[in-house]
Amino acid sequence: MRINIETAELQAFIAVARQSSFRAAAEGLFITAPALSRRIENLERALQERLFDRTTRRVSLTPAGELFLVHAQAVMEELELAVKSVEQGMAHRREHVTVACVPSVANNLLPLVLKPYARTHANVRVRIIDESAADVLESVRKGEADFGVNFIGAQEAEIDFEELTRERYLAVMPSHHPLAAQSTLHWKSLAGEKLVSVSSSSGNRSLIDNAFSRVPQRPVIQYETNHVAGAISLVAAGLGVALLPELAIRNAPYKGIVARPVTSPVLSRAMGLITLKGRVLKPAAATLAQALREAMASKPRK
DNA sequence: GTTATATGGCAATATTCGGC
DNA sequence: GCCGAATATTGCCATATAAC
Repeated sequence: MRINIETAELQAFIAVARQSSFRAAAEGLFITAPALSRRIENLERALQERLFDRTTRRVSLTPAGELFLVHAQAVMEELELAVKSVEQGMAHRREHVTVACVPSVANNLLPLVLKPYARTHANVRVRIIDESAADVLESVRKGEADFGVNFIGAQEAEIDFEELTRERYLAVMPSHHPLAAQSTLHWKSLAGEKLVSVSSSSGNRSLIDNAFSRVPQRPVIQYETNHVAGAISLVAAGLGVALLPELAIRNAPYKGIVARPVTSPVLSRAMGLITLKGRVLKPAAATLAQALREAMASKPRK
């Protein structure tokens, strides 16, 4: 037997059964009495049973109607529960955004961007992959991250690189260091200094080594760390001078150190948004990317 | 774009029942 | 028994939607 009963017909049936009146039930359902009458007629035709004994003065359930009312109410209650459960399920569903970025961005820029983002996107769970430039590139390439913020990737065929800002490298030293008296430094003035450097596997290190290759007298790399934070700690302890990207120390709460621009030549790196070529960002990720664009744009481009 | 079907509203009709 | 009010039902039409 094929069941062909509409929920509107069940609602009409339940309303008439409760009100014992077609007219009152029709008013409650915001339809006219003839429309309601036809719904009941359709239902009775589908069931091949008369559900109400009615005259123009009295409406009462038949035995078949009483039996059907129990099941009709149960069906409507179950349907309401199903709708509520889907609505609540959708409301609680969380979105995920994964952003890969170098530590200087993760430590100094992301917190500033995520604070307002969290207010408007409370339902979005943000995962941050803060790794070396090479690992950030790999995370985006493998699709592990929705997008990345990195200073390498512009040359990769399968990566879209959108430059957001260009940041200089600064010489970071204790505030009592003799070079701290100068407003800008030449690369050659660093000759003979004990250098605190990030490890040779770092993208920063490649750029710095390349800059020193043009200087006749190179400084000695005395200390090597894996992370910028470690390098800054060694500088603060008076163990040497570090060359670090501007963003890495811009908001760092270190006391007793100063940063001076290095010129001749000015060494800088392009920091950009990297995505897998052709990939369309989901809305939550696109909004976060836009917030990063605006945050980067608010800094003076050097 | 056309046709078929479903739905609902308006107006008219049929029916019931209380009051006289 | 007649009348009038109340209400369910029916006929017709307009509109929306689906199928082709």
